Amino acid sequence: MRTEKINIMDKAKKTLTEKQKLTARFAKAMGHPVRMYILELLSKQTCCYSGDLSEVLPIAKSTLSQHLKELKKSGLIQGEIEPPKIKYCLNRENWELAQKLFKTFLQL
Amino acid sequence: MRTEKINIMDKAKKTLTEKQKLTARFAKAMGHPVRMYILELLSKQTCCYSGDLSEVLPIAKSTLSQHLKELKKSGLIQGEIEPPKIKYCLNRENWELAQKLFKTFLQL
DNA sequence: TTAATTATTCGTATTATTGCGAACAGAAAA
DNA sequence: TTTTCTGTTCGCAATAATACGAATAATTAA
Repeated sequence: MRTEKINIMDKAKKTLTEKQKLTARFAKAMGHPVRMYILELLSKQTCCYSGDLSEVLPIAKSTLSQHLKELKKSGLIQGEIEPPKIKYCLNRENWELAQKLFKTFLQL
Repeated sequence: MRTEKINIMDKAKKTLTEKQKLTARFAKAMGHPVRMYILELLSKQTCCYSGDLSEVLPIAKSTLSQHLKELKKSGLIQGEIEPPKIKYCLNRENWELAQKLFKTFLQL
């Protein structure tokens, strides 16, 4: 009875691996044009401010904040307070992890 | 007046490129553990059937169908009728496009 | 023809996402 | 202190995504 339950859990665990879940989490964060734009920018220029983005992106500031929040939640970017602004940059550690995961996934 | 409108459109077009939108579309399709599992499987074994997936994935068949539909909509996979089954495989053309886009995006 | 197999679509419910403007918070400048 | 600047959070609305079981369609087998 006890072993049976463990086996069921094992099966559920093994079917969808943590690696797949993490890759999907990163992919989901990348899955919007605005967030893709931000990530691409940050991968090329080390950092930026919300105001810079707000000037060029065709969305309200509050909406932009939400996207930045999503990206922070995913771990791909981080914000550093630099009054009165907030400096955003990639979270290098997680960015490299994402690179590794997608490289493997896409067989690059 | 006319040029003004055109400028606004140019700005909107240039800020979010078609390339970014397409990459985001692929990323969104990859952005769920179940779909990630399916894509990873198909990238390794040429094809599979819905029944094969249904046996190992901890979701209802109807839910699985929806995910397959999503993946088809994104262009990453395709289904071929092989009565009474449906054979799923990667859409190689779009898969290669996705590889190219992510390689550039992630600087791999 | 009838039953069995396979997988989709339908109907429904729940939750998540996306978006906006207004209100708010914190620091710096007047 | 009051104002200004930057950016977030709140409140709300609309749409999209996720999930299930039941019903359906299409083909094969009995």
